[in-house]
Amino acid sequence: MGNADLRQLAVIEEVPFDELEGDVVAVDAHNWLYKYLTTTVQWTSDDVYTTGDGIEVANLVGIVQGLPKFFEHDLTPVFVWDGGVTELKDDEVEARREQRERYEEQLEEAREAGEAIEAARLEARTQRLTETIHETSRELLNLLDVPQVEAPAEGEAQAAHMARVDDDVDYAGSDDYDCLLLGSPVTLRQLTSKGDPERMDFQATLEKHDLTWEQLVDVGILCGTDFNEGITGFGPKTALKAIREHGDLWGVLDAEGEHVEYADRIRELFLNPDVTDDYDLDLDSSPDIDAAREYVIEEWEVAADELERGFARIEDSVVQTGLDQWT
DNA sequence: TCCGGCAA
DNA sequence: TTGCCGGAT
Repeated sequence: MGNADLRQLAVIEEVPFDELEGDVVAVDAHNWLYKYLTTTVQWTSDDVYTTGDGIEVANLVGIVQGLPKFFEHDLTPVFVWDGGVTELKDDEVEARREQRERYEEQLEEAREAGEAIEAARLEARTQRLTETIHETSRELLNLLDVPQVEAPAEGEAQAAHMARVDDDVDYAGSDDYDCLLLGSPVTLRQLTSKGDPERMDFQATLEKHDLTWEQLVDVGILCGTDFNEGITGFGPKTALKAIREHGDLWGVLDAEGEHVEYADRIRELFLNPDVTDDYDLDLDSSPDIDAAREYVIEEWEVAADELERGFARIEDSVVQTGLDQWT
């Protein structure tokens, strides 16, 4: 049952970080942050990132430790946030309440429309990324002058869209194989791990298996996606063969006497997701590192020693790229 | 979440 | 080839 089945079909190769110099990647913020959240929580004592009020801001530690990787390789990140999560307004409480109500309405609407799958997924994502985490992350990224985009729905879909149509954006950044189904021309994976990233190539994948985008999505649905279980007995090989033979998902389902709940809706989630072109990117970054330090350490009482290395790396890389312009 | 081993 | 389980992370 799974998304990882796509890995066996996808054209993926390791790419040295150096080759990404000067490029721009639209990062699925939730996917990226979650990796750092789990490692921070796992390896760091919780008093480091918990304020006197008991608010946990491990995300700030994660960001400070994760961002240098981008800066050091002159790879510009654009953080793309999931929609359905609140923005900090003047009256915080009021804004939160309104947002929650709007979100409840969305859930209700989604359910009424028989789109329980989509609702469930938004719900799962929103639960993990709390409002505090979202707000404080945005603020810290603002201080560090990292461009950010608010997706109308899923950050992943928005990132893939930007990689597809925005000339300034070269890649989507996410570990999720869904990016392939979303048509991201090139997806960078493993931006959070030690070694070099992987690049996943959409066109090359289609050509390798002689598939259209729609057919690739259908193969994915047969194997199973985040929105459906997949058909028993169908892995990547069998699904590929079946789609070739019958042309599309409906052909296969008819031939097998199988049914996928909301199949047409799931297809649309990949082929025509809810995304926007209404955003501005200022890619000339001039981070205010002192302000960022102050924000994290003083405002959120995060222990300084845990962060100093990260800030130092950011500082060094900013100086470095500054010098590069003269060489 | 990812990977290897293993049964069917 | 698929699906499941255990172990490492």
